[in-house]
Amino acid sequence: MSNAKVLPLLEPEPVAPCCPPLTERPMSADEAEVAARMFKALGDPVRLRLFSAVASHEGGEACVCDISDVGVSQPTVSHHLKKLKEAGLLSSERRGTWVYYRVEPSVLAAMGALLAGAAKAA
Amino acid sequence: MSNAKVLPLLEPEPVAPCCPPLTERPMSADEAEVAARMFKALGDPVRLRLFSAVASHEGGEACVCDISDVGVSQPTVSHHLKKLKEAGLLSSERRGTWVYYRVEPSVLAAMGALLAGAAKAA
DNA sequence: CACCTGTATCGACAGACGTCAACATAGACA
DNA sequence: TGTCTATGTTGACGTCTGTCGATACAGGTG
Repeated sequence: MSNAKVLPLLEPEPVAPCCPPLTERPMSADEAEVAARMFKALGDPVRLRLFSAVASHEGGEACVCDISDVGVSQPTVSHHLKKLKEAGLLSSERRGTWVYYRVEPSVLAAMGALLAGAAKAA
Repeated sequence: MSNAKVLPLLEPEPVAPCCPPLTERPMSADEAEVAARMFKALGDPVRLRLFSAVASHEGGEACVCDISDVGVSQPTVSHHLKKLKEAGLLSSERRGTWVYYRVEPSVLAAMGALLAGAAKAA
């Protein structure tokens, strides 16, 4: 195995059925469980910076060495990238010496839609 | 005092300057700190359900008694609502016997914009 | 092969977090 | 005033989380 299927829930269907627009109706316990997992992944400053660094990097992907300047140790960086990967927000691929991470667009689209709806409501 | 200024940062400016579109450039440590606080608030299943319940309720606001059926004790509900309030996602107002919570649209708009940009990038 | 660099894993630790029971407070009403 | 309901606060408990140093693994280079 390589970098595949860390979070099986996210592979077959791109989180589309995970969450209603958040203002449409109260979320069920299961829906909340899935959605909260994604928000939680972005709920840490270091992870958010790492994610932003990958997302803003040329081509939407970046080598770890390009983004690991966030003020924590290398094991901590690795740990956070793993968390982001498990949440389905990033995917990784080894190319020679370096490992490249890239953003997973479908999951983000789902989260964005969730919040965009909520903003319109009130 | 009543329900005012739990998070002073969010009062004067509606979090608009808090975050660049997340794909534009790597977030700074300070930006990440502010943004992560909001994501973290939605990173718990119970909080997400409470928030969704408020957001989807008629008029964008709800009494605690209407939304407290999420499977945890009353103190826990109160605790989570406080967290959401501190994160700037909800505001509360007492009207007679009941306390009403309502969604804070500006903050959500900022978060939605953050993610929508990221989804388009990759 | 040995050695070096880049990245992941392990083990440990302090601090944060979610949860509850008990208690406190606010308002309505008699 | 007293009592009842609705909500918030406190204190305690176990668990999760972020962090690091030490170590292991992968791949390139000599």
